Amino acid sequence: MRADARDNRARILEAADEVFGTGGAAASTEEVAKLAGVGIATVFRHFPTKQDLLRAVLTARLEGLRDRARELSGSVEPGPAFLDFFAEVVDGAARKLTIAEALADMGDDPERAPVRASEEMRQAFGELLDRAKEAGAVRPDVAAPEVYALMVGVSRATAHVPMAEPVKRRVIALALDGLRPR
Amino acid sequence: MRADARDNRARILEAADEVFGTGGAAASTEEVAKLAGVGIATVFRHFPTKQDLLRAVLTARLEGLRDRARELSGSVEPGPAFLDFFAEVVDGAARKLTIAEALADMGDDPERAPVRASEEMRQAFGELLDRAKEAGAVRPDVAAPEVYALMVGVSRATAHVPMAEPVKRRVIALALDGLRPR
DNA sequence: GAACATACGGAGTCGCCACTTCGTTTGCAA
DNA sequence: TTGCAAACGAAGTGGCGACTCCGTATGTTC
Repeated sequence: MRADARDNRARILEAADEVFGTGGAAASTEEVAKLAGVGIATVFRHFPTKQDLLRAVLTARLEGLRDRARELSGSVEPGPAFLDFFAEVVDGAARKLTIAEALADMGDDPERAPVRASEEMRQAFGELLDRAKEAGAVRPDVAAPEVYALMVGVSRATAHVPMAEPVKRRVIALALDGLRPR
Repeated sequence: MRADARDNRARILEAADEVFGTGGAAASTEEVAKLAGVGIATVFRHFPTKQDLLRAVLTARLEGLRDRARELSGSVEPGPAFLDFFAEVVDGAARKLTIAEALADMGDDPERAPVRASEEMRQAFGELLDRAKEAGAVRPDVAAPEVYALMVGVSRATAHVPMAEPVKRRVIALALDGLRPR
């Protein structure tokens, strides 16, 4: 692979993240090309379809989250590690969700598309949760699916509804309160 | 206003709810016309813009929720009334959210569009919450905005992510647990 | 039941956007 | 430095979907 091609590919991915993360499915591929500083044909050469491009962006994001979860899983105390991860996901969710939804809007099963990254991310999340339960920071009778769903839900809520920062923090706190042992 | 015009208007609204609720922003106005059994021009005569149509549908839904909240507020015990409303909103959320998001995708401030209905709905929700707090069913230190956001969040989570019914119920229970007095 | 405004339907129009084509440029290997 | 495959950009192309035009039909009024 030629060096300029690799550079362009990276720049396109970055630009796509920005453009689709902000403008959602509505944004055009041409905008991505312009922001990346390449011709539109170059975008389509690297990602034959708009869907392919969206999938690539989403995959990159999921891999980032997966890595973060693994990192937290290995380093810190289980309780705070889990809570931090939850809060971080919610904080950075707006763009990722916009992209995931754009993908879903195109009739692309959002959980299906970047399968591997999504799977590994959930896996890492599950381990984080298990460790937090063992450490007594989270009640033992909850399972990963519903906790994951709650996290996604809070993410969606804070991402879409314009919301003052303090309110946002209280929503997160409220959700986490339901997870504490009682 | 002629009788057939009024009938058609109602049928169009109904069809639009169905079509947009299922297919999201992607769905075309022509589909709505077909389902309503009218020509496309008729749709545009009643709702000059696709946005107008979406707004009308969303307004109708919000008014329905507002009425339900008021009804519960007057009739049942405060605690169960609040919990029921929360669960009902989450259950019926998929379509409403799809529409609200479609509207947002068009650059239409979703909280701004059907202002009155949205405002009244929040109001009714706030009263429901206050009564539940007074009755001791909900912890007194939470405010309406974050609880509302939490409800929206859980709605979004269960609406978008395909989820088995028991998981869905556990998510709701989990969210409500954070609201109980401790 | 006639007259007319009101409302209707379907065949356009227009613009936008995903994707293609093709002549030109450029990195890289010998 | 030269040759050429690999890559590039800009100007298409095709289709779809929001919205319009206009000739026809129908509810309503007297």
